Amino acid sequence: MANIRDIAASCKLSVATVSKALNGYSDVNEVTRARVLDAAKRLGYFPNAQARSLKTSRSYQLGVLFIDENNNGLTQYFFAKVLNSFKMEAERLGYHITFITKKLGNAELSYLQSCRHIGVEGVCLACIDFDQPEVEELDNSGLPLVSIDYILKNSPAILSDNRNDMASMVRFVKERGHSRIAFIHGPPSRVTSERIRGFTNAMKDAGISIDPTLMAESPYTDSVKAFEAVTKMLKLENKPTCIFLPDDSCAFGAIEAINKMGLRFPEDVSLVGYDGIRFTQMMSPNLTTMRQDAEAIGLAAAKALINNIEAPEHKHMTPVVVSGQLLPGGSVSQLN
Amino acid sequence: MANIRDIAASCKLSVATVSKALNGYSDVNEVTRARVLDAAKRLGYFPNAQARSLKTSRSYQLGVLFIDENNNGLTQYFFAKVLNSFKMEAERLGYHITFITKKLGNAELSYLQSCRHIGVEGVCLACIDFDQPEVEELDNSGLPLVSIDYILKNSPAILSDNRNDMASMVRFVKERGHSRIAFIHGPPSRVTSERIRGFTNAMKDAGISIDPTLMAESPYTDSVKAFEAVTKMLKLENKPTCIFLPDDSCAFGAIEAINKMGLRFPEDVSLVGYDGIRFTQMMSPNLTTMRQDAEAIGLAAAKALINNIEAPEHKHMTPVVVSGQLLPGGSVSQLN
DNA sequence: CTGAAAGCGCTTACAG
DNA sequence: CTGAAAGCGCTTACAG
Repeated sequence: MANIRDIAASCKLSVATVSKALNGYSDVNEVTRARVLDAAKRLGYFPNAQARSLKTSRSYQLGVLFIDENNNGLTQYFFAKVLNSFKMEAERLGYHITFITKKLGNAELSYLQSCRHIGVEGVCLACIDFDQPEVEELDNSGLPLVSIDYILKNSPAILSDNRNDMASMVRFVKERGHSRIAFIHGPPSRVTSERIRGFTNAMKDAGISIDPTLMAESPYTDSVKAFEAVTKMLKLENKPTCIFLPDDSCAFGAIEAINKMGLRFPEDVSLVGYDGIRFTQMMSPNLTTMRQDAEAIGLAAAKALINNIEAPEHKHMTPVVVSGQLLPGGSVSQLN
Repeated sequence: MANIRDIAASCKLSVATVSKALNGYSDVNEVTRARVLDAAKRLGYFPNAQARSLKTSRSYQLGVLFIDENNNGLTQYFFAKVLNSFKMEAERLGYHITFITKKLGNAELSYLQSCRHIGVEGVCLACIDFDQPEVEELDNSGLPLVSIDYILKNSPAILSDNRNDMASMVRFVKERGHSRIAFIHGPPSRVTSERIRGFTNAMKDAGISIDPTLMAESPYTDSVKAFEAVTKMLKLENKPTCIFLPDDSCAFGAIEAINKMGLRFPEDVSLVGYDGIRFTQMMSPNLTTMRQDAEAIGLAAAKALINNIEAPEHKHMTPVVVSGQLLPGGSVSQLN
């Protein structure tokens, strides 16, 4: 591909002048600039990002960490949408997206090494195990970061409003006459504990005491495990009339469990999900759930990260809280 | 971060020797090499990829084009899995993954320009509009490519065995006693036409003549449109007993349509999907469908691409065809 | 076995 | 307004 020297030769100018013309410096004659721009176009010139980066220490690359231990970050609809929206906003602001990895060929490197190696200017952390020491190393490195649904010490976070969103779902269910409400929640994490807190607070506000037998844990997105957890719940002497699930994907297992038990859905057992994925909205009855605003989350993450790259003197640290949207569905029956 | 000069200073060696020690050249004293490696570790050294790339023209970066016009490539489970598997294999072989984009800040660039700018060594084209002239430009540029479910003139392709897979689904349905079989297929594309060919061939082999009123088009993954298409199909005088859908996602709309018409599923109308996404397998009855081997596709794509980068003299051009796996499901009823 | 030197494609103080 | 020169961090023929 043509480089800056080809343009210089073609225009009989120095590379310095060509560079300045290309980069819009004011101290270059407008006629000269036009000639340069014309030659650049004619020669199909596009700057070599690595050369520029080497000189300016600006790579305009952003790293993303979207893969959890099970390598399935991307295949979760929510994270796919967050990444999509993050990517679009980042590109609009002039940045490319690269995946950060810990294994490269035979080498094992830390997240930080990987970032320095590729030369990303910032990183978005989403679907990963935040408890790794390497995450702390990253957070202490000075490299701008943004995290999603987790709060790091030195970096801004974008958070779903899990606590309040959960509470409003409890109120919704309560208004439909339910009081034996079970909560099958996900494994320990910041998200889970926020949801549990929102649930218990709202139950208390509603004057319903929490029955520990109606609290259980089951992995996110695992429909088979949800089937088992719901089955167990429905074998209780005093069974719930409504079950909150870890997320929407779990609803498939839950419905199955209800059917297998010979109960009617939603007349005998109501269900509530979390996320707002497409599929459970197309079913009938559709699932009552909390639509997470993945677009807003990805967008906010890109904005916060790029702000902290470009204006470190105005480093933005306060978490951005993004509210979800309650999607009322036929999966919650009206009691008496 | 520490650079090669820091190591040189620390070891009182020249940068040349340090570089050679680091890169495993044989003409360096083993004691010296050990000292260098030790210092590198101590200083937290990791090579600057852009500097190396600038000098060697090897970036070890691969571009991916996974976003269609609607910006939803990643959110399709199939493509997310392909990308995931592509990424894992590429990283295992020492390559990073970067998204290629046409818009970067204010600049509009062609795919090729974007690739040259970032300096990727190859590109994987998946969920995009292959008819754009820019794709041809890419294919003619000499940059190594690999395409998924589409055949380019100068590059290897990884293909699902749409034709044969489709045919085996037709045979499956035929064996269950169906002969009024409708096919709601996706919009024109290579994938669609292969599936149509597989369908019509298998019908012919089964001795069933094709009724044009039972052929219709509806977009992939669009459950609402599928609802409409199925409804229309079920209003026919002589309606089908079994309907093939564009893909699994469409099944949600299809089931809805059957229910709304007051028909029973699957007793009155059977359904067949395509893809093998998790959700329709968890439902009951589960969907008869073709599980696409996304992992194998992503893996093969990475292997083919990297082979063509590293061994251009043995350029691999023959398409790799990946068979799917028929998942028999309760969504196809046994007729009499 | 080690090192001095050139150069990858760019940018940027500085001189003129 | 233009250009010569240095340098970003690395690699690699070449000399010794």
